[in-house]
Amino acid sequence: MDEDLLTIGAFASRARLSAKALRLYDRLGLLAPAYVDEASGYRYYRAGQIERARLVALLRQLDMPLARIADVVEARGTEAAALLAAYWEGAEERFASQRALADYLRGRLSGRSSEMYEKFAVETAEVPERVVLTEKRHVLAPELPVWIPGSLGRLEEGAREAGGVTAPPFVVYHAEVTMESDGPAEACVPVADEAAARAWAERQGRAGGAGVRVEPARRIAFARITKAQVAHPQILAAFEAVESWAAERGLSVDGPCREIYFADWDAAGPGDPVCDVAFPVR
Amino acid sequence: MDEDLLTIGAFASRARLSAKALRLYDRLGLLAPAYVDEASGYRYYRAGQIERARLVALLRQLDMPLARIADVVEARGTEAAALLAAYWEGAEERFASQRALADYLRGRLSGRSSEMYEKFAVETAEVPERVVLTEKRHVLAPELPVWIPGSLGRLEEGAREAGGVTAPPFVVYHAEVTMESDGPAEACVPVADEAAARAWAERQGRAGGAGVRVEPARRIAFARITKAQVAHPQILAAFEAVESWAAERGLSVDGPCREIYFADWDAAGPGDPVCDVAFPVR
DNA sequence: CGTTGACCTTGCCCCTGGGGCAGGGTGGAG
DNA sequence: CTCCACCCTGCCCCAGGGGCAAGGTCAACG
Repeated sequence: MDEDLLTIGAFASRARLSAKALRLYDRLGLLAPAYVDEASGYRYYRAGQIERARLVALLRQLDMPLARIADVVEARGTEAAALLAAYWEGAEERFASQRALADYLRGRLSGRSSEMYEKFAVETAEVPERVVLTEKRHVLAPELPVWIPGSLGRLEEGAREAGGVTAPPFVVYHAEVTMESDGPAEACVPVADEAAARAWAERQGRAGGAGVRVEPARRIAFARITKAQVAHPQILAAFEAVESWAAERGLSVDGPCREIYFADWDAAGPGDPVCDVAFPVR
Repeated sequence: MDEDLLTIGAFASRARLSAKALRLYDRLGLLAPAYVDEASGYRYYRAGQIERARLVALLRQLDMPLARIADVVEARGTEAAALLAAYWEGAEERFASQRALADYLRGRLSGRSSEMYEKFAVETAEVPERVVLTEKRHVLAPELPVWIPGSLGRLEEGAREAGGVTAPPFVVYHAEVTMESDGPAEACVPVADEAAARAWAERQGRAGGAGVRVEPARRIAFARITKAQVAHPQILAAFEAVESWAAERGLSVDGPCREIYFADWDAAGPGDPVCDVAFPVR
């Protein structure tokens, strides 16, 4: 019965994994040897464990982290397939956005930048001081299309108690929001009644990142874009157009960039303007 | 003139990168500050460097390694676009093979494994001892379709000096060959004249991984597959079918798996059998 | 002018998924 | 019995940073 016990080297070559990887998987509880000699510490595997080892190796080829692989190999039957499908869906999403970004960058590096900028009409505007309800959170790029409507919805609800919405809601990006780096993003809804707003924020508590602040009066440079353009990475071209337009006129950027949603998102068609892409300038 | 110098924090938020990342890019020579105060060590950046920093950030979003990013940002004009395109082509290739593997695994985890195995007719055969010219190399999965024909071509040329090819050429996989893990693969061409073969190998030198060895007589279990099936990950199903067939009959695998190319690859159509997928068994 | 707080510096350890090597213990075959 | 192949643990290494500590700087405020 002990005849089918394999040493780590034999098992590694049969499973087409390295011995080093097998030791790691053992330590992580992902693939424990069938038997470990107490005196020598030698690991011995059963031939029947090869199947599991191969599955781990294949899942690693999908760049699945070992922690998720552990979930998959522990799950039984269709549950494992579902976990894999969920992981892969995320991978497809990441890849689709990377592909869009690569296409955009290829175009830009090919020297078509100046003509791309001409597509955007940039203007400046003076924005008065405003009291805003805000919700600030670390959020990743793929979550933005979910988070923004949700957050603005919550804030607009709060705004009803604070004298109503007095200007278009906007989102401020305090740092880059990408797949890995989740710079804080801040959803803002201008309201009329500061005292009521502060009362609302007290009730929300600190947990949700909710708050009230006074957004100072600013001068902004902005470009108006359509619903179809509000997506990565097309929207980057708009931000860059605004920045380069400002730089040409000797205006310096004076704060984090923002998107101002002045139209009814749901009612707008792909070609309708819905959003201003803006930088504070000085 | 020094007015447009930004501290690392200001530059980081404008470039939407972390200060930590900027220090790393400085150390790697990827993005050096315009000025470094000798006394304090403070880094100061010019506003004009933001563009480069942003490009680095965007390329990182494509998971491009910093070394390749350095090449891209140093290149001028269309050269940069070409480097990006080359990188992205590789990424597309990797992703396509991952997608194929994910599809395959999803099907297998859904419990369709047994029916898949029935598609392959497995047999055994006795293979006599043979002298083979070999070329062994660490090679990654995407390179296989290039390396195999090239290597077998070189070996067949050598075989003309060594009494001619006496049996179909084959490729032995000594460990898993994937996108990351490059197990050594060994291309083998059986020849008639061992002495002449050794003379040939001497002339090749050690450099190319070329050699001569005596492949012992073996019993193999194999499945015949078509040209269309010779690709990842479909071919994995064939290897698994052979293994499980052998296990059911009490045969134990006795060496690394191999692909035996018995037909003229170029002349074969997608549905023609070209290859036996085999395991040595005992 | 001093203090304070925000900002900056370097250096160290942490993460994942291993590769590679040193130093030492084991096991089976000759 | 010896030899060699194998195995063990432990340490340092890679990318690409994150996070924190200890200490130096800078500007604004009083």
